[in-house]
Amino acid sequence: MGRRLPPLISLRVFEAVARHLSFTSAADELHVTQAAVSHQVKKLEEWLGITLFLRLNRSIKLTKEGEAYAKPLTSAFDALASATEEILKDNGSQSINIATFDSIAANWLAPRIRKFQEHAPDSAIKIVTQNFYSDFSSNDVDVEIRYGDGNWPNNHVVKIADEEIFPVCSPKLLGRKRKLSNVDDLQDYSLIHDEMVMEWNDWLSEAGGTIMKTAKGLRYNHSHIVIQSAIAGEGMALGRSLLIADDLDKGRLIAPFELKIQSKFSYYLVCPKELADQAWIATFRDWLLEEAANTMAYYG
Amino acid sequence: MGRRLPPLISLRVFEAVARHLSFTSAADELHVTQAAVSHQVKKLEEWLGITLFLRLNRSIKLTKEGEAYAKPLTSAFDALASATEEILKDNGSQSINIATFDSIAANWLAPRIRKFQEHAPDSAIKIVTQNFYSDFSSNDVDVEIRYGDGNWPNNHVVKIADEEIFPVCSPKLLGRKRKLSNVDDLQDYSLIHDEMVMEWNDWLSEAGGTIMKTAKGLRYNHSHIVIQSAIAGEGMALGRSLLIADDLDKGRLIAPFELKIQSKFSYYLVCPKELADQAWIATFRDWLLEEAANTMAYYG
DNA sequence: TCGCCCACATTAGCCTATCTTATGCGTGGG
DNA sequence: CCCACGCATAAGATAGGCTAATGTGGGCGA
Repeated sequence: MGRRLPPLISLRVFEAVARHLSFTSAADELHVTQAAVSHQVKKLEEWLGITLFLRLNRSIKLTKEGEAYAKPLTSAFDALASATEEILKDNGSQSINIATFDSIAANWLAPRIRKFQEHAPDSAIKIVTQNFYSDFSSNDVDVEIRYGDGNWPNNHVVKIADEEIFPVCSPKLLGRKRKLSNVDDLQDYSLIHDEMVMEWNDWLSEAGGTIMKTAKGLRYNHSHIVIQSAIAGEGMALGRSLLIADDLDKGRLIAPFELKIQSKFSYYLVCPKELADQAWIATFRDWLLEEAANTMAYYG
Repeated sequence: MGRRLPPLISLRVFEAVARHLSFTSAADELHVTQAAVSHQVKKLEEWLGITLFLRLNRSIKLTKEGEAYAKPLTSAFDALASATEEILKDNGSQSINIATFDSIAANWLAPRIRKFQEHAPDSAIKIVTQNFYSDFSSNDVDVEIRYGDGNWPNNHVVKIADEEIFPVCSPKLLGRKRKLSNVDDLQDYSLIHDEMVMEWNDWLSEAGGTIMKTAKGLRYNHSHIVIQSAIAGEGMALGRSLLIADDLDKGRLIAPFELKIQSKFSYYLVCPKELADQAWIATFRDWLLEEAANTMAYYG
C-alpha cells in the first residue's frame, strides 16, 4: 500500500497541542514534559517542511496549514480511540480484582472506587481485602495496592503516594482547643497505638518530643480500627495522611500539630510484570495516581 | 480529553498485518523485519489483553475481535495519510532540486524519473547535472545522488546501490560470438578508457588477466560518453553495472564475461542533515532505493 | 514416511528516538 | 521596571523498537 505517515507520536502530540492551543497543557494531557512536546512539534514541522504554529509571546496560534491539518487528525485519533474502546468493551466484562489491606480499602479505596467504576463502566471490579501481600499465583488477584518500601522484585511496581505521619484525634478530645503548642502536651492524652505505623516513641523522638516511659493506651494492629477509635474520642492516634484525609476533611478528626513526619513507607500499585502493559491496568493506575494526588493535595 | 490509545506503532503494524494477513509481507511494507512485526503484534495483544490473530501453521487468520478492530483502524490510518497528503500537496509545489553527475543523470536517473513524478505529481522536479559535489550552500540543490566512497561527514548519506564493474561492448564488436572465454582475449580488442571508473589494468589484475603495456584506445572522462562510444562499437569498455543495465537489457551492449569486479565506490543519496527528515526526501529516498534494487535485480 | 522448509515466535543485545532536567529567551502584565 | 509566563534549546538518561540468530511446529513434496 505504501502509505507514508509522519512519525505517529509527533502526530499525536501535534493533535493534542492543536486542541489545547498550548504546549504546556498538551504536555499535561499526554503526561510528558513541555520540552517533549516542543521537540515533537518541531519534529513534525521539519518532517512536513511546514510551520504549524505561530509562536506568539504568551500564546500560540495555528497557521492556516496547521488548522487544516489538525481537524482531520482529531477525527482520525478519535476513531482510533473509539475503535479501541469498542474492542475493549466487547471483551471488557473482564473482572478486575484489586487486592489491598483492610485499612486502605476501608479508609481510602472504597469511598473512591465508585468514581473508577464510572471510568470503566464495563468492568466488574472486585476488591479483595487481605492483610498479607498477594503472590499473584492464583488468579483471584490482578493488582494490589500495597503499603511498604516498594522493594518487590519481579513485579511491576508504581508508587502511588508517599505518606506522612502525624497525631490526630477527635475534636471533642481537645475541647475548645484546636491546636496544641508543644509536642510534650501529648503526655496529657491517652495514646492509641497502631502496629501498622511507627511507634509513638519513634515519632516523638523524630519530632523532638520527650520519650515516654510506658506505652499506655490502646493498641491495635489495623489502622482503620485505630482511626475509628480516634474518631470515637478514645485518644490521640498517629494518623496516616492518605487514610485520614477524608476524616480531617469532614471534621471527624483534627490534627493538633502542623508537624508531619515522613513515613519510610509509601503506597504502591503492584502487579505481575506480564500484566503491566494491559490497557485497563494502565487506566486504573492513572486513575489511582490522580486520585491519590487529589487526596494529598488536601495537605497543600 | 484523556483518550487512552494503544502504542501507536503497534497499532499501525497490526493494521498492516491485518491487511496483508501475513506478518512477513506486512514487515515488507513497513520496511522492518518479520521479528519486529511479531513483537509489535504481541505487544498490542498484551496491551488489549485480547488475541487478534489465530496463528495457523502456514498462515494467520484474524480473530473475530481482530477483524472488528482492523476495519476502523484502516480507515483511521487512511485518514491520517490523506490528511498528510493534503497538507503536503497544498504546500507541495515545492521544487525538488536533484543534483547528480552527467552519467548518472543520462544513463539511469533521467529514464526513470518520470515514474517518480507519478509518485509525487505535485512537486516540480528539477535535475541539475554537474560534475562536482554540491556543497548545498546555495538553495539550488536539495539532494544529490553521488558516486563515491560514502564518506561525506556533516551530511545525511544513504547508500542507494553498490556497483560492479565488468567489460561490455556492442554486440557487433563480437560478431557471431556472445561470450569470450578468457580474460586475455581482451587483448584483441581496442579498449575504451573511462576516467570515472577503474583503469583497465587494475581491472585486469583483479580479474587475473595479463597487464597490458600500453594504454591503447580512447579515453574519456564521462562515463556516459564511454557508454555511447561502446554502443557505437568503438571498443570494449568497463561498464558500471547501474549505468548500463538498460543498455544490456535492450541489447545495445553485451557483457562477454560472467566475471564482475566489485567497485570500491557506490551510489549514495546525500543531503544536508536538516533536510533528512523531510517527507518528500524520504519519499524520494524510498523510491530511489526501490528503483535501484530493481535495476540491480537485473543482474540476478 | 521422512525430512525440508515455510511462517511465526523467541531471545539477547544494540541503537536511536524520546523524554527529562536545567536553563535560556523574549515579552506582556502587574 | 521587573517578574513570570510560555516556548526553545542543550545535554544526558532511558526505554522502546529493531535486528540477527535461532527456535518451533506442522504442511508438503519426494
